[in-house]
Amino acid sequence: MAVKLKDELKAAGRRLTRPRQAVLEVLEQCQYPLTASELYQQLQEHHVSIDLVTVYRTLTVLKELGLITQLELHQEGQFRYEIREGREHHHHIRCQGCGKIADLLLCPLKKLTAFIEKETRFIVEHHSLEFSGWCPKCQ
Amino acid sequence: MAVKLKDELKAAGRRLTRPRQAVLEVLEQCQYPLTASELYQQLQEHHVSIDLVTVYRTLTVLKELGLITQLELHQEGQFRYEIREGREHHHHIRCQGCGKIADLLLCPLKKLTAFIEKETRFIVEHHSLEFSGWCPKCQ
DNA sequence: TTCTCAACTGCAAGAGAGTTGCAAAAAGAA
DNA sequence: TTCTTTTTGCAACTCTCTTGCAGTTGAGAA
Repeated sequence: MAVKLKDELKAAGRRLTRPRQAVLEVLEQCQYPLTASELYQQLQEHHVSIDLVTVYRTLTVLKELGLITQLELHQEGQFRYEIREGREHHHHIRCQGCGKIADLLLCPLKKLTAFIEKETRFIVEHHSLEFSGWCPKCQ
Repeated sequence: MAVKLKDELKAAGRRLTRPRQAVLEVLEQCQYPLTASELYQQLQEHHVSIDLVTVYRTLTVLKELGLITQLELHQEGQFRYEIREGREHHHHIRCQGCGKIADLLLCPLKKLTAFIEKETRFIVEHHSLEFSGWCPKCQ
């Protein structure tokens, strides 16, 4: 991934830096999408000293390069980020008790998107589909 | 609606006040979900003087009473509110150009919810499904 | 109608997520 | 190593939403 990161950055006239590598590494190793401040905490735990502002700016860059995806879970009121590499388009479910987030490796919206485009005459570019409820432990 | 509002408030040990009526009236007349500050602006345009803090508190109360629904549109980063009375469960599409929001009077998720519950062993309580794209004028 | 008191409101201040400006630091090409 | 340009850290700021508190008001009781 580090090589890919360097190439993508170079192609966009940008530089490979320690913060950018570190942010991408944390996201690569994490099994669920992180908020900016969770990411910042994890970096501190790994003794990587990066300002929170730099985390935000780095996330913006990685998003622009298409290496990560920005998403919002149901009623959380903040953004989360996850790595894109090697992952199919998918959705999430979040536990209202413990906050656990699980992937849903499905998307039933292809046909629906075509239908919506026909009905509304919008051109659909994105959709977000997130579930919330109670995980087995919190039920 | 005013009668219903009064009854609901009374049942919850709360009072019918001018701000609560005014907020509900604006939401009733609006064809799309409003943010707190849009609501505040519309109230000012109608020469109803209510503090923004009161708007937020009123929205919380109306939500608790089940008279309005709180929702988040794709990547907007703030909440919107819409009246619930007489409206089926539905979703939205928002134009990335002009911000226009249209209702989608459909929900394809009943079967999917059952499937997700079986697969993940979560109990699903809510879902959010929002689309964004380009409306006919902005294409 | 007036009284009474808990519920409500407005103001000021604060919390949390995310952004911007700027000077200092560092990447990387020459 | 030097030089130019990008990037970073710090401070300060914006925006959405919340909290504390003193003064106001709705509505049941007298």
